[in-house]
Amino acid sequence: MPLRELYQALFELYGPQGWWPVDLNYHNLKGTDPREEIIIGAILTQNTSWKNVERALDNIKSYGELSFRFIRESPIELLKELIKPTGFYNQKAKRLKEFCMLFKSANELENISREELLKAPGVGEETADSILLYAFNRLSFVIDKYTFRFIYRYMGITGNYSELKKTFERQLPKDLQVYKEFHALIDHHAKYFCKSAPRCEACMLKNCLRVGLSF
DNA sequence: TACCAGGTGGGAA
DNA sequence: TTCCCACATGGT
Repeated sequence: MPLRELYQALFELYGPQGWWPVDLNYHNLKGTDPREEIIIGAILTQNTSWKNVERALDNIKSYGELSFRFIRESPIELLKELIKPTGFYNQKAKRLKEFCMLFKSANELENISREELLKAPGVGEETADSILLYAFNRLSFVIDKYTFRFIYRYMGITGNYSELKKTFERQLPKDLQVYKEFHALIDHHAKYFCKSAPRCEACMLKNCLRVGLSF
């Protein structure tokens, strides 16, 4: 089944996922930039469940302010304590702080190239694409662990990050909402059904499977 | 108890 | 270039 049809099937099944969740009321009240929350969240969510990221974001909000400025001006030991629920807190605190020293605000990232973003501390391919797509509305498809599994099982396609990224970007319409929703839908589907130990018996899309489940 | 989660970066081969 | 491993908390 072509990617576009898989997207339609997932969308009809689960509806819009509304990524990336940001509390606009909070930012209006504080006068902070919601894009900075997305970027901070993108770094904190690395190899961590979103629930734990929400805990860390709440800790930051309660103690100070969800902004680059707060991260930059806070002592590293305090940052470690606030983001502890996300795991890997030593390296995440260090990289987050370095990132916010390098870029004083989200405004400085508005026109950054993907290549430049990849040079920033704590930013690999997935984080860079998440930032570009969800914070800056740039057409850059995000590939993650779930996507590798999903596209192999449903389309028999394997490859490295950039190969899969090209596949999605070639086959999908150049539509921001499709990019944002498709990535979120794949994650949702993979989290509940297309797990590493798959739950095919309960999966509504099992008839779309193309290959085995050895991924 | 063991595995997995909205990965990255450094070092060895 | 590619592969392997450390990084760490919290849920199932």
